[in-house]
Amino acid sequence: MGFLVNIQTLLNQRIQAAMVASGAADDAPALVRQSAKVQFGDYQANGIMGAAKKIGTNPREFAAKVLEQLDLSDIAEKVDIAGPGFINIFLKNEWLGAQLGEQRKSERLDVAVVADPQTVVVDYSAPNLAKEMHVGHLRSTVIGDAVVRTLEFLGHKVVRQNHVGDWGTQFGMLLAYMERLRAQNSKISMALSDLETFYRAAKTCFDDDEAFAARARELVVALQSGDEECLALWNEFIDISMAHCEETYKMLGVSLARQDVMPESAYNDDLENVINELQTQGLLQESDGAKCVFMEEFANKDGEITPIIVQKTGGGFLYATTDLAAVRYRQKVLNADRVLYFVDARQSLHFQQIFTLSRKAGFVEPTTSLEHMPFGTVMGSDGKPFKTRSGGVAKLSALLEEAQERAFQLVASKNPDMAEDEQRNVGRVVGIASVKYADLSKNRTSDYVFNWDNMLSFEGNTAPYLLYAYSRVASIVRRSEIDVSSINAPITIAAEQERALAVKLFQFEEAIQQVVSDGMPHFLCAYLYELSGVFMTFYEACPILAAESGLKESRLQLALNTASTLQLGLSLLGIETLERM
RNA sequence: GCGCCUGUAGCUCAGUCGGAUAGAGCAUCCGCCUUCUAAGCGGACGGUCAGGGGUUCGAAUCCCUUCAGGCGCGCCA
Repeated sequence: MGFLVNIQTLLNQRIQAAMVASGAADDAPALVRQSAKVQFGDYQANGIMGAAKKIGTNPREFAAKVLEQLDLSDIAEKVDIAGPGFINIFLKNEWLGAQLGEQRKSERLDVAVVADPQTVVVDYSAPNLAKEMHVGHLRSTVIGDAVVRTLEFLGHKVVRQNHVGDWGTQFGMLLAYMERLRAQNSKISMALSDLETFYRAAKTCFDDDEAFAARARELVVALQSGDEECLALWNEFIDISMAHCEETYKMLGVSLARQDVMPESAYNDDLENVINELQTQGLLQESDGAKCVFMEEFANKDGEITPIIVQKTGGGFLYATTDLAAVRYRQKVLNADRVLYFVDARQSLHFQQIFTLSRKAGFVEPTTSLEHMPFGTVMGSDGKPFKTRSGGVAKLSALLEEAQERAFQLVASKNPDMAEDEQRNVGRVVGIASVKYADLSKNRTSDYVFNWDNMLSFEGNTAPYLLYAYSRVASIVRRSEIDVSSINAPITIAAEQERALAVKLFQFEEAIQQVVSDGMPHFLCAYLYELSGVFMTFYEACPILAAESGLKESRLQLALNTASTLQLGLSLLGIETLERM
């Protein structure tokens, strides 16, 4: 039998029970955390002081009473009271070794599947199909995908929703330009092979040519009223643009597929219903000809309310309307328990409004959780939003090409003896991993600086460092010439470097729990970086292949568990590993 | 004007939701390759956690306030 729960949860449960038995309130938390310093053991319980205060006793005396009720002799070597009333827990080496053996037999490294799986709808990536994907789409796409993979791994039912922008006034301009090209007998598919150029050309016509602009506006109306020719043209455009996105997803290693696309236009027929529903409920108010909802939650001190406009003067709908329809769909059709929106932080007011209104209007069950997972902007080294050298918006595909090329140059210089096709492949994996990891490893909510040298460095919390750590283990396994699946020797923990590695290996589950609860993959990145560091230290201090029989098998298993954990962890982040680099 | 976010070492970033002496990497300096990949490891240096109040056994973390920066705020998405 493996872990039922991770160590932290296990200790929490046991210590809390002991606290209650010693007279603490039923809900007094044990607050077990990884210890801040080695002298404080492996885990520390911080809840004693607070609980003692509540029942009016001396914290250290209370801690002593708790210890009398607490039996951790099966897993802990030593349990101490320290400082004002901390409990320090030192895990037992024998127990660590035995548990590691169990972990190695499990394909999922003993990480439990959640007991109560949820249906989690995740809205991420959502590029605007009018243009090509650019660097601004990186964060939503990469972070969303990592969270999706982690949720699925833990056993939740995930429904990906790629809420692509395929509707709106700008499409009139694009369709008008397609019409013009067609009239000139130009190949439309050729022109659309570079969407960025196409968009700029259309925009130039729109700005400079009055007749063109008028035609563009006509086409918007025609499109929205379902004109067949117009729709055919639009479909052609969308198809090509979507194919561009899919190419980028493939290069990036993102799990989004065509079936995950639920575009804005899919809600068109439901927008009228949303308005009617709001009307029926008396939530709607007309203001300057537009239909709005005024909610007191969004009033300032003077009572002035920032409304949501759901229908323009003249009848047009807005993205708020679409988002409301999407909430309804996600609740009523997809049966979401939780909906996560990986969308730019600048839209946080918008989402607060949508969420508040959705609750008021009963579009979601009270128990359904709607969570905006905002993220900051990617900045250049000048501290301003990231641009190309020429000052334009960086196309994502071009950025990824550059990453692969830079990584290839690096590999070729460090490892000139490797065959070129392998260097290319290493360059591809390292390049893509570096871009993704640089993004994933930073706290989601803050802006971050895009810097080639930092992300491609082999030092520090970077993808190349992690991939290198993994390839070192792979190299040892190759050289050992042992059929690793047949190893059955016990794992013995003696050296401090072995011990540090063993403890760290158990904390994988704690890291991925944080990823799903907060939608923040950087917790997993930090964990994998620490694991790699602890492994490197172990690797330097503890010879594996040269060790005596028995010890060799024991250490080899520690290395194998490290490899499995790195590979699984990186795969949850959407990052490939390399056996050689 | 109102609201949201951010401010931690020279630089890039963490800080497990109120816990013990605030941590990494880069840069700088000093060590370690006849032994499993030195793309590595060990060590040193470096801090008024933007400033000021408050809450309490305890605050980078919570509250108030000032300053600096970013972003939003009725018919774009």
